[in-house]
Amino acid sequence: MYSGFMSTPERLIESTRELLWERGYVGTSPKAILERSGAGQGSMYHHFKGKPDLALAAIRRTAQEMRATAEGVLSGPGTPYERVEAYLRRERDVLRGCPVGRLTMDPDVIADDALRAPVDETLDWLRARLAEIVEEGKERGEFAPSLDGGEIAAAVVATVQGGYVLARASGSPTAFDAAVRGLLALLAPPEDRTR
Amino acid sequence: MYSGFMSTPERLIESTRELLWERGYVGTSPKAILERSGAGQGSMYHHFKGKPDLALAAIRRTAQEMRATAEGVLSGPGTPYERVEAYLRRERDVLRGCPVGRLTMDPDVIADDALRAPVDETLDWLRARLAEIVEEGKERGEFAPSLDGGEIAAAVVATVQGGYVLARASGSPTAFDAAVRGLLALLAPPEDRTR
DNA sequence: GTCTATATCATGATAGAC
DNA sequence: GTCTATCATGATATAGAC
Repeated sequence: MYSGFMSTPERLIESTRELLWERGYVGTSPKAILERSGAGQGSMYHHFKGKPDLALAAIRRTAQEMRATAEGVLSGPGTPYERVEAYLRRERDVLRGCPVGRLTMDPDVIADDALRAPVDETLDWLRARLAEIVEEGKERGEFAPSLDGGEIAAAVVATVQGGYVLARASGSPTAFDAAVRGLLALLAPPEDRTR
Repeated sequence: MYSGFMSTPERLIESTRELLWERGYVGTSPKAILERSGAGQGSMYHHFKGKPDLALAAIRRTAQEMRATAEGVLSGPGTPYERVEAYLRRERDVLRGCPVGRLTMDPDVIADDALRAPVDETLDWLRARLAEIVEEGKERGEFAPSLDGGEIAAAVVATVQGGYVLARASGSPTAFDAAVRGLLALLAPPEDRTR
């Protein structure tokens, strides 16, 4: 429960963000949000129209945060390969899963265009950003010219999202790390390889 | 709702399988199962101890079915690369997601070892099976000797699982297909590549 | 802005008649 | 084996006092 250094709407949004990450939209009740935030029933319905409205605020903020984190790594120093590698190896709380990607398994999020939009836009932006970097790598001769930047970017994002699935299934980050190493081995510039 | 050619327990399990796929464990209520199966409250609690018990039967069957489908493709004809490709390109109802993988985003499944076990075992079996095939491909010179079969297998499974996430986020199978093509391009034997 | 009271329906299950 | 009743609790709000 958040102590008193945040405004009530702020505490409601942050509590909702945590619960959406832990339990998803379907698994998160207004009551749980109230308990975690320390706010009362009346406050919540004063500041937000209801569960979907509060969830939308929470999802937008989480999506924005994920984008900022990714951009921080992707616009960092290094060659294109190194930046993709930095993204893939970035420190993650693997067993918690992706706070954005997990929402795609939530039927009520997928059924509501307003809730799905921030999820879609964020993953789409990430793919486009990685695609640019791969194209840049092709120009530098770091990636084969035959590769399609958009396809490689999709494979990179999918490996991360799927890595979470494997890790959570087994209860250990090991499989996530294995998938990342496998993809990086396939992406490695020719001079780094035995082949 | 299932018509009368199945026994009541059978209809309960099949209805539960569908609902778990569509809405997950947290999002599936006994009431919804009863409505879809056409069974009454009493029947359900006669044949199963409760929701977790019924879900376990449903999950086990879904896991078994997924394994059989995958083995069908992976033990088929062709070189190792071709069999991995056949697995990746296999026809899928992409927007529905993976009936096994999606359960990893369900907090109540992950929290219950009995419910998680079939999920874990199935994905683990799949990885091990793919790893064998990659190792076989290395012996044949189809894959680089530097590659680790287990890591490539993890990347393959993760790409599929993550492909579902991308597809569901965007409401279109396009991104799933892109991720698969990207991974296949990286996996392609040297003689098929420009590099 | 926050609080308590109230309302309606769903959840997940038990009891006991048939 | 199946049915209907019943139950305690939770989900998701609205109303209105303060």
